[in-house]
Amino acid sequence: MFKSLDPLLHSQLRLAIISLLISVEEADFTFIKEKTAATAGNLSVQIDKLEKAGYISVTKTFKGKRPLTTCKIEREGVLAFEEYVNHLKSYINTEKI
Amino acid sequence: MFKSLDPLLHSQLRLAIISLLISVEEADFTFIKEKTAATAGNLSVQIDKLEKAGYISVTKTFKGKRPLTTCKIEREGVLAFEEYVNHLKSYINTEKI
DNA sequence: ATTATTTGGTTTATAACATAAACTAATTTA
DNA sequence: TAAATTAGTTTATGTTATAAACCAAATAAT
Repeated sequence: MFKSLDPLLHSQLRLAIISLLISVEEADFTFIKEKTAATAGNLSVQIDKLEKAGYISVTKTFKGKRPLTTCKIEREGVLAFEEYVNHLKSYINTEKI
Repeated sequence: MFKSLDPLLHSQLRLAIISLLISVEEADFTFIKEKTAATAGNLSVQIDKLEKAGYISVTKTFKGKRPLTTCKIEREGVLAFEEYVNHLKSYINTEKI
């Protein structure tokens, strides 16, 4: 009847991060922070969780002399997102969305 | 960019309850418990929250000699659900759902 | 030059949440 | 009459989301 929703994606901020990364394929910390309007602390924590789950990959480099954290969605993340959206349909009358 | 998701509805069980009540208009505790596969304790707590928010109304009567808890969606609940689904679109490519 | 301030984050603390476990009370069945 | 079932509620616990506090380096202001 109601399909289970991946708790890792069923979070406003993490869903926003994944949604963003699916459309841009690569984004840095500041960009994601602006687009999601999240606080840095919250964003840092949620990026960590998505990385540990293998949904995204994170690379830390430098832009000039400042640190630069870049995120990229991984295949596992895309699949999880697709499944999440699919399971969501069991809660929502498809005609309504 | 990303619209906020009503935290009261952004919960797997509460979303399932509302989704169910929208389709049936009235349902008793046991029916909801079966359809959502929730534990009685969890269901009791979440029904309380939805009631306190005015999203549903709850009436307690008796079926024969056994207690009967009946839930019904309220206009506020329908509106909140509709907004939730609408806001969800900002996270999800509409073509995908 | 040295004192703010900003940038780009991480770590830690806290309050809210979801959930399960334990419990209550009455009823029905063995 | 003892055990099990029904129909829930209350309480306890672990998780989560989030904000607050913090850190280090760079840049701007005085």
